[in-house]
Amino acid sequence: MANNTPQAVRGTQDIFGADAEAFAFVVETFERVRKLYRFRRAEMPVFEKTEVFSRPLGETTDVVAKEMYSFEDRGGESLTLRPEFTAGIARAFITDGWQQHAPLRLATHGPLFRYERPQKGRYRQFHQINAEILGAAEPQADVELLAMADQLLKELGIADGVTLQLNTLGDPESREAWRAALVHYFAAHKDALSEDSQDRLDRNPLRILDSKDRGDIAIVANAPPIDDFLTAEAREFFCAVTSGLDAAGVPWQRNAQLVRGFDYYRHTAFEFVTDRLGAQGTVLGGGRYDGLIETLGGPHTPSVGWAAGIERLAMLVGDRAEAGPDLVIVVEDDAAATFGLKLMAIARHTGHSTELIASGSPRKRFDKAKKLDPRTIVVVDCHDGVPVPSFRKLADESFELEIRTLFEAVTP
RNA sequence: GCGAUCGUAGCUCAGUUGGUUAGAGCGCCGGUUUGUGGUACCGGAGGUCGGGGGUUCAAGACCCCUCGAUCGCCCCA
Repeated sequence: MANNTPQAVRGTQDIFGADAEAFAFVVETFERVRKLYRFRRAEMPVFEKTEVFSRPLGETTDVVAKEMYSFEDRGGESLTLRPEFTAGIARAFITDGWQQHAPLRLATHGPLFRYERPQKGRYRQFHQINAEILGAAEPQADVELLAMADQLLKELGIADGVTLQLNTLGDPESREAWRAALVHYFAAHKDALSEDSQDRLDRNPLRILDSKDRGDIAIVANAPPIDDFLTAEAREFFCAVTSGLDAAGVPWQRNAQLVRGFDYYRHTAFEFVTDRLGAQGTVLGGGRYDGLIETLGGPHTPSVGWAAGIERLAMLVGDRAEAGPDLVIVVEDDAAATFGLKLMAIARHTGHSTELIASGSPRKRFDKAKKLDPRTIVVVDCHDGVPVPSFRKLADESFELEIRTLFEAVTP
């Protein structure tokens, strides 16, 4: 192996073959389903001014300090490779005057970048599909968005073993009261908490709720639930979401421990979770982010969205074989090579995927053709110096006949 | 940032308690057989054993460092 070849950057992937087919299947299915739900397609920049991502998060968080791919351009401006879609879309909503389209349903997909240690289903350049409804305060928006996610997973054939976990974080008033009660409760049990969770108590107390530490889990079980702190409006909103899901036939499971780390999240939070992907069990996640667009200097714009990692979905989808060609043309005599090319051009122009085999040992060309698993094979040989096509009987006789008819009029 | 496991041919892997010129299967290339065919056989190309240093008469194997991969922790917008 050449030892002076540059290596691929850590956490990047070269996706090929069956993996690439599974990836494409996920994207194609998403594109089909989003049209059913009337989501409009958007193409967004891969990088933005750093502020677009850092401002909603708060400047000091780990996420901003350590997890973003930020760099200065030649003008000295700090730019960042997008670590998520939502912030860029929110920026565009403001700067491009998309208020006029509200409520706006948007779908997009593409690469995202986070500076993290790679592990199963986690990469530094990874890919997501993404759906948002901007400027919609009604719980019906949450329901539709979730229904779309549910249908997507079904059409991908991976809904089995995946459950929708649902929670509410309430409105800001509910959320603050709950947060205060949690801090109070965890502070009283501080000595029993794991070291990590003692840290979280200062930094991000809600995160103690999804600690993986056994001791923490026991303490969390008795923590005050959000339900005790919901305002009447917040309770009503959540009820509307759950009854809407029931009406739409979307099964869900309450997970009162499910939280979001950032303050702009309100009301609905959800994750579709599987037990088949090790530590990275979330297959699709999202929530309502009524506060986000304001933090970027826009008008109050209640919105809700989700994103899903294409790699993780592709892993669940499993290997997908690349389809064989319609036709393989085998040139057994090199003198017939040009005629083979002519036939191939005609076949392709009439919409048949076609490969030509005209190199290597002539004896082994037919075997190569068989291995491609085509619908039919045409062998081109020379009789008295004249190229002659002959047709090989495979299972698909009607298709063979179609090709035979197509080639009959062709002369060398 | 931390931890565990692992790096031998294009791919999947063998390689005994350290012991001559490092192996297999698949794939690739060529030949023989078959001759309406996916078979079988023969041959060939391809490896400074991830890299560097050390121990030893002798290292793919043992020790240290380093790079990379995988899985997990932290984090998760």
